[in-house]
Amino acid sequence: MRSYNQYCALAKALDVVGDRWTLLIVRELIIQGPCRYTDLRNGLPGVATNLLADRLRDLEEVGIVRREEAPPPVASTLVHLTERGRALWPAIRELGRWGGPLLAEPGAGEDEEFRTHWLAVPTWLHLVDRRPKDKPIAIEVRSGQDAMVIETEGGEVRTRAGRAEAPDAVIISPPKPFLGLITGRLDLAQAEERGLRYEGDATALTRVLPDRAQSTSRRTA
Amino acid sequence: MRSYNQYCALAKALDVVGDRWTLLIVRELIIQGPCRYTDLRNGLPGVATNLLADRLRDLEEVGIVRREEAPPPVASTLVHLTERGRALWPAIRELGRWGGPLLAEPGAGEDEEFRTHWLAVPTWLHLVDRRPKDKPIAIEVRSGQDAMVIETEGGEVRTRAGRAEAPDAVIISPPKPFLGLITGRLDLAQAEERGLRYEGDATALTRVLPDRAQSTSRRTA
DNA sequence: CCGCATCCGGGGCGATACTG
DNA sequence: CAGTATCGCCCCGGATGCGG
Repeated sequence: MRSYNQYCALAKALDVVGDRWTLLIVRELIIQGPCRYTDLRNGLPGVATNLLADRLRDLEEVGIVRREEAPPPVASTLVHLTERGRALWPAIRELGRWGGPLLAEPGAGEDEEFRTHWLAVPTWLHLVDRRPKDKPIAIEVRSGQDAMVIETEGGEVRTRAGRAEAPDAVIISPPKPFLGLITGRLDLAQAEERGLRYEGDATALTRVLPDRAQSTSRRTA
Repeated sequence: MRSYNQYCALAKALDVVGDRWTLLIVRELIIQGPCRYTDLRNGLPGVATNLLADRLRDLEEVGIVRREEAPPPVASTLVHLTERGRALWPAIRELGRWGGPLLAEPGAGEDEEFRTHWLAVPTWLHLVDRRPKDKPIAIEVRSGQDAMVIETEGGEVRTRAGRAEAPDAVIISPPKPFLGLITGRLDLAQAEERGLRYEGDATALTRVLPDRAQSTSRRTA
């Protein structure tokens, strides 16, 4: 991106990460961890391959990512975030928080690309461990073709891309009712009416859901 | 901006505020408050006039700003942030925090545009009121052609564009030593060696400076 | 002077094809 | 798998014009 040529912290930040696709690339690396080029392409539907290559070069130059050759069994170059790159997390988190309500708007999600692991940030924002002393749990979420895991660890809730080894529950749902549930706009019964399904331990779900999602929704029955 | 067409909170946010100049316009409205078109132009050196007009239209459409005719003494249309627009503050704050270190890099600030009120965010990030029970103070800062005010109020430090009525101190300084002082990289004596000057009550300054800026710098004397 | 609209040149971006 | 090459479009930047 052309520089704004302003001696201002925000303008300088946007000089570096204001280019199209740049913050979305960082999003992928934050959620997925170290990625191959192809992993990034899969997580960034719509990006032109030359643009992705250009951006990775730029991001490496400014010290946000680093490329490393993975050892023999993998034999592939992996893109890592540097410490400076991970420092973008608060900015991405707050931009995502601001954008969250747009996902609930009518028409949002129609004819749009989707990956389950994109739910990791909003999920992390809204869930809490209501029984931090109980033994840790893991919940697998399948909303698109890929999967995401919600884990409790030391009273904190963590989310990440991928599958769980032995999940206490598995949620299979279109993105909207799942988001309605975790943001508290819907309770579990209402989310199920809208297409959310789960298998396994229901108490694992209620353990991490916010207050407003706890009701059994007799009012709508 | 063209939509990313992704059902993802970050992508949706960038669909709305990812266009060039958009977040800088919001920056101006956050720091300066309601602005005339010309105020925005002054605070956004380098912007093309048509782009500014386009962006204001876009921002109005998505509900981030609102235009209002000011009553007769002013007789001008003022651009306000809506509640949804003010909600961008955390994202702008964190992007600015991330970009802050770039202002200290060698060469930064040379041949770049500058406005004193751009220091409002970094100043707010770093200063604290170390004597919240004492009576409130105001410090005026003049670094470019315009001015900025640091005020204590109820134990909080506030910053805003403009001049103070009866400041307890006035700082006149190039931006870099001022930033060095408030971030704690320089103490007062070191900042003065690099061009910072002040008039008025020195204790007003030390009241709001962070720990590391408190030393009298005998080590460099 | 304020608040734009219009015009034009350049380059960032998007889509696809191709390669080691 | 990990990119490069090419091409067309449209966003953006800069200048100018213009009504209130």
